[in-house]
Amino acid sequence: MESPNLSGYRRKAVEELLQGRKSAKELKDLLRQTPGTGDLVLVEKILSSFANSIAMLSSNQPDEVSQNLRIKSEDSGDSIKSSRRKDGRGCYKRRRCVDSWVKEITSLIDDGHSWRKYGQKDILKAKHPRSYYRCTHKFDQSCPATKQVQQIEDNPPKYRIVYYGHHTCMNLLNASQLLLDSASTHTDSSFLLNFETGTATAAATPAGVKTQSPFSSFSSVKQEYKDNIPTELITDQHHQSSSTTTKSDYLLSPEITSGGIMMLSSPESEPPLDVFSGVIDSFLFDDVFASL
DNA sequence: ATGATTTGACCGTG
DNA sequence: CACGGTCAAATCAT
Repeated sequence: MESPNLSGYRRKAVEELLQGRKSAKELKDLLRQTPGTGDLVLVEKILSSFANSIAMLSSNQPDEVSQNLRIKSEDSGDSIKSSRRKDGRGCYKRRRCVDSWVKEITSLIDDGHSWRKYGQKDILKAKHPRSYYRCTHKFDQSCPATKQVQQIEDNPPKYRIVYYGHHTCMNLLNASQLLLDSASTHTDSSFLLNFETGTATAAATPAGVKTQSPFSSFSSVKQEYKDNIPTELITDQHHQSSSTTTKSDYLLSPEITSGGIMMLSSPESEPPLDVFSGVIDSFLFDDVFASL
């Protein structure tokens, strides 16, 4: 795939980070063996930071994802020209000048983020309405991420989810839980298993609500997913609607998993997950490193 | 009481 | 003007 070669300093940086990550892991193991001596969550956060950094340095091209499509990317941000409305309504942009990527899934799964529905529309020629979601932290953390969910097939049900923008919000609570969870199984579990486990705990679960399934926890998008049994993803198509994409955008964004790192071990598709660091285990990063 | 969802109106684009 | 994305008041859920 991508990244013909990273420049020397990046390679060095990754090398350095891998070293740090290794140490952090050792510390984690140590703490696990002697409970009460420290905060595992903290270590997981550290690991997460390492992983994020490594991933950012390692990820390159938007088009490293073979399945990338270009969303009818008309404009790149200037269609929102002139007439900005002054107050309240109408001040939104219709076209996104941000990255977008599509997933088609057979069941609505938790992607690890908390979403808030802000609209629903009947779409022309579509059997099912389209739901619009924005990140719960849109206002408190100015997180620009949004997504659209629409059922495109009946039976078996199939949903298309279009993600727009990258999460800039910190979901550390979820993250650490996720990491802890994956840590407990990380020795022998498969990549997928890790991933699912991580996703499972990514959102705060109201006690007693649809447990069992690793994907059972939905903090905010409840009705949307309530009676779906999480299964697998079918496709994952990335879009780059704008040339303004910057690598730094990948921090804590879902596509880093599906478009970047994830691709290393799973050319298929994976649900987006911002806090992938603890989920993607060492072998993955070793792969990354090996490809440098 | 607070936060999430629903739903019709509003608005920009084509 | 139709369409689709967003807003925000009303409503619902916790």
